[in-house]
Amino acid sequence: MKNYQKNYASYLDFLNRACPVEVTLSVIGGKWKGVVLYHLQNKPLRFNELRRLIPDVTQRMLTLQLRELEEDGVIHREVYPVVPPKVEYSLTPFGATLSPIILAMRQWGKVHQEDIRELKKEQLAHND
Amino acid sequence: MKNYQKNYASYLDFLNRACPVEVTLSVIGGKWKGVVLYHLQNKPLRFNELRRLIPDVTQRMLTLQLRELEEDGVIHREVYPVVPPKVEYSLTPFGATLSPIILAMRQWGKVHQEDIRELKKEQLAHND
DNA sequence: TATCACAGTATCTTTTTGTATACTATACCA
DNA sequence: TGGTATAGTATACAAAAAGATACTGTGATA
Repeated sequence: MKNYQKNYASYLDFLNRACPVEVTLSVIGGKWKGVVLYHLQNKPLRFNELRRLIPDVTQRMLTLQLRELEEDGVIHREVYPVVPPKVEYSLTPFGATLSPIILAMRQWGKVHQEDIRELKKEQLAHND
Repeated sequence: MKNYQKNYASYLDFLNRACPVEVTLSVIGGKWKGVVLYHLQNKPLRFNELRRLIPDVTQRMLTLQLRELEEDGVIHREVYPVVPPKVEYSLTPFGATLSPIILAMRQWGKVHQEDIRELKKEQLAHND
């Protein structure tokens, strides 16, 4: 999805013509948003806890994705004024309504991870 | 997700360390894949039918996304040797297993489309 | 005294995505 | 004869997203 974060007017335009699936993807469609929300299902997490859970994400991208999720009202950012800094991210009640989607994605991934591995192994062998 | 379409070896690496949600996103995480799969839920569609249903996608991007979905075994591409050309895209049985996710996304979008519109209207007003 | 953890910024480069345009072959329609 | 529809491919280019790396301040730890 286009980044409408700083262009609310055109995002409103988009919302008017988009189909329901596109609306949902405009909220959770970011590259790392699904995984972030998955890890926040059970409990709040600190910034570096999320980083360790998602080793492939860079610090910058994690920051950006968290900011967008916050702006969309999906997560809450709580800053504790201590040293060293402590910032906790948690699902809002609104964000919790996304859980059925996230859990469906986890379920599908669990069930089909092996199938995909086999398919890709075949395709790898076939390409030599 | 990274484009692993032409690099099966590193995709296999990825599959080994990824969490289930990441696995799922590696299949449906493309920018237009969710919407494409949504429209294919009920019946097969021709290339230009999909284009008309998703006005914002360009011919090139639609082609690319369909090719990736096909390579992942999610959709089937049936070419009819007629003039003018006719090509039909349909869900494979494997692709149909993604339906719970797609339908959960549609459901959420339907229910919350208005909430999001209101939120963005507020944010728009606040930014003037 | 030097290093670590935390939660980020700032800057730059690369990759991916998107746009625009032209082009293909063939049959049908006016 | 010229235009339309189909399902693309090819090419060049622009814009957006992602990635890599360096840097910040503070207090506790070694």
